[in-house]
Amino acid sequence: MEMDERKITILKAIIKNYMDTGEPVGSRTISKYVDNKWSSATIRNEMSDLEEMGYIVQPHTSAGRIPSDKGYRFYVDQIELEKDNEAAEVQELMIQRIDRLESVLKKLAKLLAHDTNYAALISGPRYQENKLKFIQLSRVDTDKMLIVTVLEGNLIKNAIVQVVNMPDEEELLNMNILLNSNLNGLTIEEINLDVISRMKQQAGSHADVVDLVLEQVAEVIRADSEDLQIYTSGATNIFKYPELSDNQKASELLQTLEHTELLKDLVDTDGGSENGTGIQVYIGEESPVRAMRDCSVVTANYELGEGIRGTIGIIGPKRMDYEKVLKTLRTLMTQLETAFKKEER
Amino acid sequence: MEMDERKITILKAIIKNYMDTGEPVGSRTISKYVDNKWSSATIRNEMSDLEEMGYIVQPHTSAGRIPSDKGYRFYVDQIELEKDNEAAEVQELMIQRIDRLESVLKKLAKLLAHDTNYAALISGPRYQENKLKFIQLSRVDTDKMLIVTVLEGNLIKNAIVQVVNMPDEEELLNMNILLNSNLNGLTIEEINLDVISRMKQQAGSHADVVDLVLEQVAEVIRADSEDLQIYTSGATNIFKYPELSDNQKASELLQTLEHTELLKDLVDTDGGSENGTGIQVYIGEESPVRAMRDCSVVTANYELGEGIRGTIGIIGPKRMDYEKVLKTLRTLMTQLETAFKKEER
DNA sequence: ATTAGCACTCGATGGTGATGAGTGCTAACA
DNA sequence: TGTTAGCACTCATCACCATCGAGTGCTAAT
Repeated sequence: MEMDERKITILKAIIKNYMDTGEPVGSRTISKYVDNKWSSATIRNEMSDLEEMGYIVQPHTSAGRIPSDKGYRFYVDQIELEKDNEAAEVQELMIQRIDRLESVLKKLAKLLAHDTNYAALISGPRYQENKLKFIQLSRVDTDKMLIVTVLEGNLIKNAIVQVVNMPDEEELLNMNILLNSNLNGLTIEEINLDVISRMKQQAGSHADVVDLVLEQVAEVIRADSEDLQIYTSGATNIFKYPELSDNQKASELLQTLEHTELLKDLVDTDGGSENGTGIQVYIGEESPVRAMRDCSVVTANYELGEGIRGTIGIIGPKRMDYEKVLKTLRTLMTQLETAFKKEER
Repeated sequence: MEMDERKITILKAIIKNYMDTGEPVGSRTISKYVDNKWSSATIRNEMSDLEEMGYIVQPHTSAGRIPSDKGYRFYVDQIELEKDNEAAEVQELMIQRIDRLESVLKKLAKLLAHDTNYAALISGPRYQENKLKFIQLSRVDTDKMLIVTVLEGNLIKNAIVQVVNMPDEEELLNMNILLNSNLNGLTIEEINLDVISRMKQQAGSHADVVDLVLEQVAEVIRADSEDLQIYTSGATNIFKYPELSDNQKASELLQTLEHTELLKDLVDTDGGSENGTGIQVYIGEESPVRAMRDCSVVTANYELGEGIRGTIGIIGPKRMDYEKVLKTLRTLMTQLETAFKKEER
């Protein structure tokens, strides 16, 4: 048996109805939905076929049908084919200053969750090749030194450390020149013993400061690649969908969203340029995160040049409005990348 | 009627039992609890009295009793009187480097939530008098400048801004000296037109840079005093307590915990040195946050010198283990303040 | 190929009675 | 006078059952 035009229409009608109501949808509903073009009996026959083919299921005899994972998958693939002709009407973002990308991302997640009524997830950028761009030492107290480290991609980190033998202003200036001339443009792997010993030699009596700085640099780069930042927002939106909000499921899902380390699998997907846009749709069991087997997850990877990559995701019920979500994410990607490139230029 | 020794014992027994089970507790249970020192009938009479006095309530006839807000209040006040003789066994904290207070606070909240099985809340420090301590300009690109601002209390903020007319190295050095000599030690209120025009005059051809810096400084200080940082952790712990986890309540509570602006009232309590330690216990309706009328909230204010203040809080069911929570918070305060003072010294 | 009609299924709803934990009250007791 | 045994009473919970109706599958007519 194969999908003819009518089956597709009916399947779509079922999915659309189920999206709205969240209730199993019966043959008469569909019959009315298509303006009685076909009678409920005809629909019933078709639905029987569709069920046999695995696109829809019956929660129990004498209930209507709901889409199966396979059904959603079909639907989503259809949308992907049709793509968008009309421009999506996502509200203009207030991405003005990217200087604090982190805070922009947080706001973005909040906005996204609010707009869609689903939960949003956003991973801070992974700086793939952490090249040092700039290091600055400053004295901020008699015995305290501020180390500012700027990485390629304008990721800034600071630390205040204690120094026993504080260099004076001029020495500090020299140290800065020394550090920058030796380290700039290097990745952490390229900072080897050779470089280190050379610097220490040049630093003379302040070799200990070199140690402090290197320790700090290592810390910065490690911290950033190890604990991947993931922000979530609108987690409690799941209470808007009865099929997700029974205690068992809600609890599990919310816990997963709270312990962001469990979400790694969602944002780990490298590249993912499968279908050009880097957008992926996980339906039910397809999701790499166990707690989301009753949800659908849509993720999109953004790339802001310089190997700075992250992921934005939407988590909602399987009956989420895929069309809207896909559109929103697509335009968001564009806006984000444009805004950043503009800034970068 | 007044509280005699026996009534107190029974009230405590009721509360203790209810804490464990979360079920209404009956007279026989209590009778067994006190090794049949009194019969269930006697207990019943006393319970009847306690109910009349408002310390306990019956959810319905023929159910046991549960403590009322007033009952909990009595219990908590008792604990406060007894205080702790034994040292609390909170696990030693890994507060090593305070240079990134924010991340320490987040970890602390997580730890606290995990240890207590309640939800934890922690507000980032409010820097009361934002004095500028240090400003540093650096060139990081042909047309981009890094502005690092350090406030009293070692709060560090950075920004990268575009500059049309980039000063050369020497001019930059002069600008740094200029800015620091003019601005250091000033609060934002003290930066008036007089100071600004003087600086601009001294800056000569780079007066525009002064504007950029001032804008940035204003931004930094404003951002920090306006959007008070509040982190929560372990919000989903509330699912461990049946009386909080019916959908209605859980949803409301979790939403409140997610929208941290709603928690302002909990951390706003200035000073709060009422009982020496700055610890406050809100039971049920006492709470300033509406969504928490079925919970108890314990907050403690920390102060890390220099007017740097924040709040740590625990949110749990009314039947929370007040003794443990109070102890934990007390030792935590001590540890935090000690650790910070040590670092500061 | 489509549709009207009908018997059938089964979850949801609501009512009923049994169960038992727990109470209040009374009377007996120390 | 304070304590306790005993008993009638209350009421949430649970299992059981009948009813209802949305929705199906199947058959026969169009």
